[in-house]
Amino acid sequence: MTDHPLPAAAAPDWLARLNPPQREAVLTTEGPVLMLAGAGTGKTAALTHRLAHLIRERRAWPSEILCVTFTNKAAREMRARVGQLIGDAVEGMPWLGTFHAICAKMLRRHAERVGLQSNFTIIDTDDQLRVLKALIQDQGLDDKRWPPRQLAGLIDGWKNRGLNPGDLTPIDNEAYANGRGQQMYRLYQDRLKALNACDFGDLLLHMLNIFRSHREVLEQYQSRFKYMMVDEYQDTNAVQYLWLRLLAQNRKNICVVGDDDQSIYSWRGAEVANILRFEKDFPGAKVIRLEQNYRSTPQILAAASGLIAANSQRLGKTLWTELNAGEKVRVIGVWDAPEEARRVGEEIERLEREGAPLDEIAILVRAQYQTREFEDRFIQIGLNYRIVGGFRFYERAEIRDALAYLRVIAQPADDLAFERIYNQPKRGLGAKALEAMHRHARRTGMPLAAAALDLADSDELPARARNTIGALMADFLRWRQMSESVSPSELLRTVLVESGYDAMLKADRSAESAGRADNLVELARAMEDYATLPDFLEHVALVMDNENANEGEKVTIMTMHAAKGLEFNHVFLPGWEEGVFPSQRALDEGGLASLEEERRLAYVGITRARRRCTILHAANRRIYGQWTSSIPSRFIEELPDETISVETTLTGGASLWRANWSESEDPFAHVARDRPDRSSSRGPGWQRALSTGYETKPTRVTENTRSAASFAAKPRTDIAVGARVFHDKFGYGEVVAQEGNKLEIAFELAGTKRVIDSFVRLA
DNA sequence: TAAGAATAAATTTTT
DNA sequence: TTTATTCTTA
Repeated sequence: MTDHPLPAAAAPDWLARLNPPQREAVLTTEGPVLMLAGAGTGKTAALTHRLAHLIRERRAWPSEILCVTFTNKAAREMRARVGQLIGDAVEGMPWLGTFHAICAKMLRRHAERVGLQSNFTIIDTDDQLRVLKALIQDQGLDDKRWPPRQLAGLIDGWKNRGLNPGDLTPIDNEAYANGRGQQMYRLYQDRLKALNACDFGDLLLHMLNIFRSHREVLEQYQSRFKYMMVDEYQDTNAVQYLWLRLLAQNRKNICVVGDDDQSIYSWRGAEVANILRFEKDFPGAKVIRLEQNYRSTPQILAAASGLIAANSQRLGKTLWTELNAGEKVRVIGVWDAPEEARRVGEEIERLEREGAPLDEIAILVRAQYQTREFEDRFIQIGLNYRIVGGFRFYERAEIRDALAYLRVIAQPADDLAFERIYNQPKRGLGAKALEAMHRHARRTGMPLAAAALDLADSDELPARARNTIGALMADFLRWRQMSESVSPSELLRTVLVESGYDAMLKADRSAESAGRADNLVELARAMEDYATLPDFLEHVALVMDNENANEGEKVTIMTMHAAKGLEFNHVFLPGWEEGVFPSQRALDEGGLASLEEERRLAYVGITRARRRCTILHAANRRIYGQWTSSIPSRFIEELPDETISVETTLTGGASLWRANWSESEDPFAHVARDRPDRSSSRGPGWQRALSTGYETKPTRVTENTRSAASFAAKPRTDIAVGARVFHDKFGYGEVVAQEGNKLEIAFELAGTKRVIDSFVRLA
């Protein structure tokens, strides 16, 4: 019992619905608590009730509780379930969210402490790679030998560990381009700062840096958060851990929930060690084990428990259930992958006949490539399926293009966004134009869009390109003005039409273009919930995911990683073969630690099943076009005998190797796919005469909209009329007029041209 | 500049 | 095998 026992009469009946350990977790509000919650033990119920309890008992206002999750989905679910318990008070929980969303919110308030403005852009992986690639090339490194991806991975890893460029060890430094790791990391951070941007890792790292160097900021949050809760604690990485520890230092009212057996994200920086050493970090921590499983049959639980027992380094739990009926876990061996898909299809059809809803059936694979076999088969037999994962909505090219337009409107300094769409749709601007813009931008230190504006009014580029740029910049100025009076979604619709993007999609007859147009309509619809453009952009960067309308019943196909936290009546686990699962790469690269993580993944897979779990393995499989034969996964042998039933579709044990080919159908059945031909589409003639008012008019700098013109570079003072200068393209000449940063020069060979001062040097 | 051809690479995924 | 990216050529 706590020091504040509940008056019996007031004990709401929802507390009575919890089992004793759950109730203990809810009522132990003071001091550190480690909730070890096995799969299917009602962890979310305990967590949400605890939150509701804190608020009901007036131990804290909703705004004084920090509640962190890993995914937006988890945050949403938590909010909804707490809402069911305490009603609208949950609306006032500003600090319930993902690590990243919470840090972004904090960082907007303290951005200047790390050299950013509060309207900084949050860039995603795609932008990150483009920045890195440019940096690598700038440094004269070969981006084949030292791929941007690799550097991105390293930098992410360092950020996950809470390391700033100055904190790298010589070993870290050696990891890239013969000891240039630190240099590249530093350059990247500088570049981001110049772009007024940060990546996902920075959200955490910047806040950690601020907490460390600005005591008053830290104290402000320490005193605000009376209680802290962390979901999926086994998935926290070092920065998250350090961040949490700083915040919890004072009051120590921190409750973490997790399951060391479900730690499957170490490759992303998660450190199981965080959960293993919680009791040391917070002496006196109360450890509460949730072990009663409400999800699965005893056979499924026993199989999973038997398997995971092969791991060392566990805190240990004993899952039990009150259910007593159930079937053994089935293990089925088949000849090859197509047969595996066929077999699963048949099983699903049988389940369907028995009345099982397709929504309650899932196929969980180790790797995305395994999904295709099932997809092919299910198309053939006309079974409804849905593949979860793969491209997220906001990662689609057309969505990113649309967002890039909006980003340039909201933030003229967003070079990354500008670079993405300056020639999308095609308007005849290519590498040459981009190079000129970059050159000018770099020399003057202004954003690309501003450089473009300058170039439009000079002879640096051919008239055609110049006019195009001018028209585009005029469009942006107009849209920017419009953005102040029109709703974000309305603005998007206008931009899509006026930029020619819509027309480009319409002209494209390929199979995908219709879907793309639909996606954009969907994007505009999603925007209707947002009053301002910056609001929407923040949402997109951190929160947006595609909860696609699941119309109709469908079988779900997804990776085991993606399935964590979900449950289904019937689960199929195909591809349990050495090399596939456990994956060869994990075995090669990570040794025993990786093998154990693979085993935890297997544990996660099995424990998704409520009623029936079917494991399959094929003797032959085509991987990257190569036929490979393989032996059953070691994980199959680790399943306790009494929990499984084994069968093979090939008659007679050893016949696995003597099976005749006729038994399998044509393995070369192929699905003809028309390759979408990218029919060329000229951008429609949106080019407008550029009225002279646009380009040089100094625009007032308002908080939300700073026009590109406001970045106009200062004119050079070392050049005056009469000066003899040299221009890379036009050669020597004499300055005949000077207007701002534009020069009129009589060239000796090229005649009189208008050029920008940053392109010439004194001769 | 832009489309087709050759070439290289290829887990797991959130934010 | 498929996919993405770079290279070549009209």
